[in-house]
Amino acid sequence: MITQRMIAKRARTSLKTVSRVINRDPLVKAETRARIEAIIGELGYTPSQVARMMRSQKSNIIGFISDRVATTSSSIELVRGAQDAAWKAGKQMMLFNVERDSETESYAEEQLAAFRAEAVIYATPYHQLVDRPATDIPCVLLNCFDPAGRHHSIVPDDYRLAYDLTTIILDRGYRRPVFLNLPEDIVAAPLRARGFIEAGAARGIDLSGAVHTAVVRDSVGAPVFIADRILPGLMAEPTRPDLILCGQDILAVNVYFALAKLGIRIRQDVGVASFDDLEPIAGLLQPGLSSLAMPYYEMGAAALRAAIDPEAHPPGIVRMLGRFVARASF
Amino acid sequence: MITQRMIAKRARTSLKTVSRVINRDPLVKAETRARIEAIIGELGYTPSQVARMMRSQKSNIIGFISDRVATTSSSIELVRGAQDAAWKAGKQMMLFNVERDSETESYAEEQLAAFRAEAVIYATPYHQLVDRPATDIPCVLLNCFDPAGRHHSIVPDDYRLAYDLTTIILDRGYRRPVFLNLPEDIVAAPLRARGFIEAGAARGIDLSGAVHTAVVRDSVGAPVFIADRILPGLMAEPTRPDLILCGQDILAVNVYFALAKLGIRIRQDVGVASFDDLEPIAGLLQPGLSSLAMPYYEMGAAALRAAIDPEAHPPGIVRMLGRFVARASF
DNA sequence: CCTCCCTATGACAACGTGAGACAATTGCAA
DNA sequence: TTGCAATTGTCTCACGTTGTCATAGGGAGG
Repeated sequence: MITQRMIAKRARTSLKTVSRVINRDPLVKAETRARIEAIIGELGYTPSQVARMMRSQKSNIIGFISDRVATTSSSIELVRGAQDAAWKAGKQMMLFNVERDSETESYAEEQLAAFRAEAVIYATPYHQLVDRPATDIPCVLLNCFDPAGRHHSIVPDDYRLAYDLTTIILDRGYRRPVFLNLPEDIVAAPLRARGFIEAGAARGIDLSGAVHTAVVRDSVGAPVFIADRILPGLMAEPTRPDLILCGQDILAVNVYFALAKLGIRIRQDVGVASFDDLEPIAGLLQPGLSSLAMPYYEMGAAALRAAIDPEAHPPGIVRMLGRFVARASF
Repeated sequence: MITQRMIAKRARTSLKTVSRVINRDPLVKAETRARIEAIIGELGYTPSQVARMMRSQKSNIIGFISDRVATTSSSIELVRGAQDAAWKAGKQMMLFNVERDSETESYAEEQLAAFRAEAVIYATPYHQLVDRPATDIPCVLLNCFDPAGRHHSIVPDDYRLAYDLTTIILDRGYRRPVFLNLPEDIVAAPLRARGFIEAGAARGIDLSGAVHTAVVRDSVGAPVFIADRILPGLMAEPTRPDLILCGQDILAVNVYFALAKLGIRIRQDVGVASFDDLEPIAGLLQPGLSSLAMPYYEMGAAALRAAIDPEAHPPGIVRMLGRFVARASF
């Protein structure tokens, strides 16, 4: 491997001068600089990051521990946002895919400690509570939060998300929306229900009876969508809903099929709206699903910025807003 | 940060003895070892990986440059497979999401050079040709290959994938399958078409006229699914197809909607099969889509093993087989 | 008691980089 | 010529770890 020493030898100059060139010391004569830079280019030399870390006592590494995030398509944007922000900040992100509380998690922690990571971002695939002990290395929670409020935490503002989406729906003239919500034990579910109901109240519409749980769990905890069990009854009522708001896009898929079975046309007969804007599903459905995109990319970027500068980002929860993607389903 | 020196000072022993304890050198007296280990635990010391890299002149780092792979749900498994294999091999994977030929790519190359990565895996989101110059650092191509055959390359065996899936289809009694293929400029397309046709020929069925291109590109190169334009004609023929084989699951979604519009029931009236087994789409469609899963996880793992041990993995192409996931669509 | 060997421990150097202190050399102007 | 600034070089240390070699202590055998 090429070292500064070899460059110096070739340029018949001292080690120090090479070091000066590489570190942009203005004292070096332009001519010398050019000669050394030519040799650097010729030999394809790159300063050893490892030696630099050693010398500077700074790793420039930010750990990203993802609880299955990187393999869950809906939240992969968290990783992208963080990585792009890391690039801009000149940091190197070290990514670990982890199963919570498994040996993969402790392995990730050990590696990050061994690399002297400057901070860790801990991300979950959906908004939830985690109990992470305070460690010596600063930690940012992403898409999750800590009961004791020990860490800086970035989550979607589920209340506002639901409030805003419901407002859009009502502003388009829908008057009898129902909300097919996620399981109640999901943090987002009650927050969204409240946003949905309060947005209705702000428009003088009582939606307190219009929230239904449409996702349950099977014996092993996997989600089961039961819109096709709920909808036949709902849609048979005399004052049947004019819009179905789904807790997530993949539930909306279930709704699409359930409505098709009932012979009810989406948009003409009933609107459908949703949360997630999951690629590529939302765009593939026919009609295209109008959905509220979760701010995952921005959340990831914000988490990285917080990880870099913990002083400016004290413990506490930051809630972020989404972006409505209009397609054709309402 | 805690160092061995501090441990040594506290234990009133030499630096080297601490090092021996940490590296499980049996020469150390049990008593001394216990004392030092107690202090290590007390101070929460972890050896600096950076210093070890420095000293050993080995980075143990494998680069993974992904051309949008990590953000494409279909191929994220490539990353997972590689990362799990890296873990088993005691290597650290360094992941870069890149846009081909952009500054993000050169940044990734620079970083990997600076970290003295031992090898690089270059991955693409679908089977394609790439022209990567030979570099000083060993390179494994994942889901892509090199025209000059300079690198070890791991790709899906698209010919066999199609051959095997078609054989399954014919063995279930279908006799008039059509293949709605990907665009012809996709490497996989002609390979699969050949596998489809030859599997038919092996069963005495002429499928040479049953291949249609059902994905085209719009003005900016984005894929457009035209199954809904092709199917009405095809399904109106007197000897209409009894099964539709789709080039990918998201095309199958398009097929599902097109068939629904025509009032044709899947499975009862016509079977549907596909490639990808894309989570969560394949399982969400109703009926569930029977699909041939691409061997992405295994490919990623194989790429990492090849990257670790280039001697045993000379330049050349390794083709891998998939796994059929039976659901209810045929 | 001396030598030899074995066990346990220690001293030191080196990996590649960067920085400080300061000396030496060059070039140019007064 | 001297004076001064610009440029380059020498030397030293530091970062944390580990391989090489050296040394101290103790027991056994002569």
